[in-house]
Amino acid sequence: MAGNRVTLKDIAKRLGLSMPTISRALADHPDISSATKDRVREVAQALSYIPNYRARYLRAKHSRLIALIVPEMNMFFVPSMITGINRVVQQNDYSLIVFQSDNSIVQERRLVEYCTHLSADGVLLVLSSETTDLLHLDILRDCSIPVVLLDKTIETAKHTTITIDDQEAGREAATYLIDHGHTRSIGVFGDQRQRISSQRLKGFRRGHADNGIPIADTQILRVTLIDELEAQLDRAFHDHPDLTAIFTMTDELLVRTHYLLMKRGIRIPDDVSLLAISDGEAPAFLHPNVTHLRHAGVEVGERTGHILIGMIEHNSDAMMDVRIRTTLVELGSVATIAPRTARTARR
Amino acid sequence: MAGNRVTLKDIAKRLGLSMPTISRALADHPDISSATKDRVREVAQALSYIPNYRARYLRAKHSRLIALIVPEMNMFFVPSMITGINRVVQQNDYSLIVFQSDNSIVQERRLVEYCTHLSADGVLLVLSSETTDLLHLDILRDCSIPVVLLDKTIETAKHTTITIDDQEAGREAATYLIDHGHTRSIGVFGDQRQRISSQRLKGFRRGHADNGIPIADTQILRVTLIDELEAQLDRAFHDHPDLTAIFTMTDELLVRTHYLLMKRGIRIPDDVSLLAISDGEAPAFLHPNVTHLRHAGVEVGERTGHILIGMIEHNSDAMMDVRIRTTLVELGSVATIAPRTARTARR
DNA sequence: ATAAATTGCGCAATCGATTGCGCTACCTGA
DNA sequence: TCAGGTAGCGCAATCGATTGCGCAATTTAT
Repeated sequence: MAGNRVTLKDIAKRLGLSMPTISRALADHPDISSATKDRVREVAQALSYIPNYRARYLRAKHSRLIALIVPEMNMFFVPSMITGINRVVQQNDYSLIVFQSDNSIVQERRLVEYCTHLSADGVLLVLSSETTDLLHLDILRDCSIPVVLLDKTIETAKHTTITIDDQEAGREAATYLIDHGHTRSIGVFGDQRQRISSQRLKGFRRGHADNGIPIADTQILRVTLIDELEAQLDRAFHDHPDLTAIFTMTDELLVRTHYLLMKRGIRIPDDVSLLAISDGEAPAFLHPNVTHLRHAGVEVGERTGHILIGMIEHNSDAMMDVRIRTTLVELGSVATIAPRTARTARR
Repeated sequence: MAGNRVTLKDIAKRLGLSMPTISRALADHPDISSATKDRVREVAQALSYIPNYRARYLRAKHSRLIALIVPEMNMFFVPSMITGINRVVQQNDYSLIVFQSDNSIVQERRLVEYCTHLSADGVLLVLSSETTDLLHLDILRDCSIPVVLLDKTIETAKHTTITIDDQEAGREAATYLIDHGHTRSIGVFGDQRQRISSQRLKGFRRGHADNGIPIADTQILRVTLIDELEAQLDRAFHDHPDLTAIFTMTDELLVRTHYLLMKRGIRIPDDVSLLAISDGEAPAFLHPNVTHLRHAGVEVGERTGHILIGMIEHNSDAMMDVRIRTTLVELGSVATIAPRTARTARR
């Protein structure tokens, strides 16, 4: 129950002036004499006047508000992405509002609708894992609120999308391993209903194919729930006693995989090499460190921010599909082994 | 530039009715015949009418908006805390807006002010590391917007505060180590200007004192920048060759310390025992796992949410100081050693 | 000295939704 | 048949800030 705040009327009454005059004085309008402006400012200060943005923006068509909806505040990636977005948003005098959908499509719908209530000028959306279509975004179109999908998306031809180049990253990972002599690798992937997972897998497969290295389906782990990882990894080790390398497509999968390897006393990279796609935090504090394709959240955030603000300010609805490239960071977790001599690892 | 949206007037015109009638029809007011209600709803649906909350809440004194300001989207703790807050907030039909101050007092001030512009019904604030006084919160008082400080705060007599019982956690950590025979431990603490750090340190000291175990100042590491940790740890090992245990007061310090120990080939817990205060994620994926005093972000978030909403709805400004207790989670990183027989560790 | 220009400010409408009050039918009962 | 009741809806004010226009007082130009 916010108490009654000081309004323009209060200041006006106090000075024997009219509301419009107060408004213009505070806005430094040329029509108002500087003497009056000073008096108004003084009283406004004294009464600690706070403009009511609800009223102000009732007439304006914009709100300088940008909404970000994420499925969850993931430990990895999301925090740094938010930092990146925030930087750009603030530089451009917007404010960022962050909502969490808890990976629920119902919540996501609710929040998208709420963005229209807020009259957000733009929406950034990381899709929940339950989202399979984008009909709930039509409402944003109706309100001509631009929207940018990022990171986790589904295939779409109608919305601007910013992702890392998932397929390319998967391909690079495979190539990197193969170049280092690993012809029998395991790939650990997430839920295949997510584009991020299917694309990275596709690239991983293509990387093998391009290099003429066969890869069996048993070499691909599809981990929907993180708890399944241990059993699947066990099975992979059993099916492929000659495996020399493991690739994990995200940080979540990396830290668990790393843990399970250590727990089994498997040495990295002497026994098994490890490669990941990561935002770079975990690979640095896990021991041994992990070579990874770096996927900087801050950069994704900044580029996304710029693009959305561009769409807002130039009123453009041109559809874009931006793919951000990853950077290889070598931290020694991938051994170079002689081809055809698996299990004879050396540094 | 959000395009012109459908308003009540549009619906009214279409049906030859007045705005108030449309408003009441959509609000299911008894004055309106159900036949009319049906027609109105139909047209509203067809035109995909979206109420303008700015206008709606211009008269109402509330917004059902709760703002959370955090210094940064920390990997650990903050995400789970947000999840907890979000849960309670949504259950009570409020919406949560998250802002990030980037650990800047200037930003923090800006954001607090922005909360008044938004007419937030309540504010949750995790102080930035630069914040040394709370004068910038007066503006919230002026607007009678209740505020709750959590996690990172400074000493204050005027605001409701929710923290874990930092001092008690520090004391428990010390006692736990001592009970397991560790009489020469190192404590790794953060920036002493933060209450969270000074309190945990105070408790750690008290725990030693209560048990009659002396603790030298060289056994206390004060890590302001994470990069200083390695040098300080080196020095501690040099100064105390007989140390048997290390305690880290946060997850950030834990993962780095854990890494440095592993890098040096120090075995946990055979060579050195490790104990932390943590939200529980990192201790589970680090190998070996780490025994810790669990400090669940979700719980902190939920309690905080309930308290703030209570303050909003009962218009109460009673000052509270809630301390949440930690839970011991034993994961085997602390060995039991015979007192006076340091360096002869056994499990 | 008088017309013209400028300065400084107020009136009233506006944004979109809500609400107290009043008005017009139609309906009921005696 | 006519007073009184009720159902169903509209008028106008309101929330707080903004803005086009107009108007009076003062200054400038001729």
